[in-house]
This record gives sequence, C-alpha cells and structure tokens, in this order.
Amino acid sequence: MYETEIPQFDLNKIAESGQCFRLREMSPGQFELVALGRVLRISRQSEARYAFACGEEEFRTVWAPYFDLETDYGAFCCRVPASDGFLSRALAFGGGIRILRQDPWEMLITFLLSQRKNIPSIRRSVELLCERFGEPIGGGTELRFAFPTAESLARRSAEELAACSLGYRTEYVRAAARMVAAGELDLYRAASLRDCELLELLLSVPGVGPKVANCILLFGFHRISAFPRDVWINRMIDREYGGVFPMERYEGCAGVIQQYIFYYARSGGQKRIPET
DNA sequence: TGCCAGGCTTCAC
DNA sequence: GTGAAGCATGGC
Repeated sequence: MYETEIPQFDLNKIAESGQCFRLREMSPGQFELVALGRVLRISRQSEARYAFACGEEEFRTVWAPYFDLETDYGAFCCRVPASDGFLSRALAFGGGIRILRQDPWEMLITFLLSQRKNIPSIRRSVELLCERFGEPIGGGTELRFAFPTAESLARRSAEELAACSLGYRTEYVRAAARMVAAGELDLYRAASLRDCELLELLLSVPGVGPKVANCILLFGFHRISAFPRDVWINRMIDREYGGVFPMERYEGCAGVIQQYIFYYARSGGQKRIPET
C-alpha cells in the first residue's frame, strides 16, 4: 500500500470524464482500475489523499506516469483569460481531471466502438470484449480481464465480436485488429511520429475519422494538442463561441482544455446561461 | 414511439 | 468540396 497526497487530482472526475472506461468507483471512495494488464485498487482518504494498493516502486514507475502526475495542470489553467467566463467555470468545475497515458491499442479499439454510443454503452462493450477475449489477471477475490490483444480479437468471428454490442462497428474493430496483428499497423513504432503524421496514419484505419483519431492521439499517445470534436464539444463551441473556438490561444494544450469542456458540458454545465 | 449517444462511410451534386 | 442518408443498439 502506498499512500500519498496529490494536488490537482480527482479520481471521481477522471472516472466520469469519458477518457477511460475501466476505472470504476466500486463504493464511495473505493476505486478499481484495470489498465496496462494490471488491476489497481485505490482508496480515497481525503480530498487530495489517496492510498494505492501497490508498492512505492510500482507507483513511481507505473502509475504516476499513467496518471500524468508529473504535469502541472495549473499552468494550463493560467492560459484561460478571466474574460472567458464559460471556460473559467469549466476549469473550476473539472479541477482534478488529468489526461491519462493509456495504451494506444486499447484506445484505438475503444474509440472505434465509441461512435454513436453513450458512455455507459461504451463501458459495457469494452467490458464484454475483455471478459470474453482478454486474459484473466489476478489482484483480488474477483477475477478481472486484461484488454484483449490484437491477435485475440483478430481471430474472432464477426458474430462473436458483434455479440459485444458492437453493432455496425464490428467490421471496424475486426479490420483494425487484423491490421495490428499482421504488423501492418505498428502503434508502438508510430509513437515516434509527429502529430500530423500520426493523425494521418490513424485515419487510414477503416472507421477511424477525425474525431476518433484525435481521441486516440490525446488519450493513447498523450498528444495534448489533439482536440477531438464530438457532439458535446461542437454544441458548446456553437453556443459559447459562435462556432469558432480560439484554438490559437491554447496551442500545445488544446486537448486538455477540450477535456474540461466535455466534462462540464456532460455534467450539466451546458444548461447554465453564459454571463453577458 | 421517438430521440440521442465522445461518428464514419458512401453517394449525389 | 459539401451535404444528406444510412448504419446497430440500448437507455430514457
């Protein structure tokens, strides 16, 4: 068990922020994360204090990078002018959200199947894929499953995949798994590409369009310049900025800002009338 | 019953 | 290049 105080870190908000689907609050203040082929249980001790069910070494080398704890999120917030009341409120509301450094392959499949699904549905499909096609992993009394490998998904029939409520996305997932399993798409080598090159590579995968590709860039490769535009983001940009978001102001961190807008919009902030 | 969800592809024009 | 239709499924 490793206990520590972490500023600007809120697991409840991260779990609900729509960037990860295998971090769950099991009971008040008790979290379970399945990621990187491991299970991590976390207990919230107080507002900023957490106890991680792992040793200090594992926390320092695996989980601190995963949760992006070395990044100063306060610096991003300073970029927002006080005159932008909407964004100021969004940042205050979502304080503690960080952009996790998740696995590129898992993000590819997760966001491929995310299209035209709501977050509970995405969560359900991801969990079904893991239970049926992932390797069992230990760590507690209940059995958990790692995210399935490309090889595992590539050898499943369309019927088996579709049974995870993938709908018309079944063939997208199948094709992506086959590309990765065959070595045609090497996501780990792709990590050395520049943002625009990586975006282009991802767009070559069937079913990956601009929104999904930007989600993979942001959540799977931690390219925090990437700015995924989904229905929620577009709705907020239309309402608050007349359809044009001042991207140039947030060069280098637009993805972080986007995540606060998304969380605020989904959490009810979209109903608030902007100050005039 | 109809609408919506972290959209993309295809096909007219 | 732009815009509309079609796509599966589950929750509300």
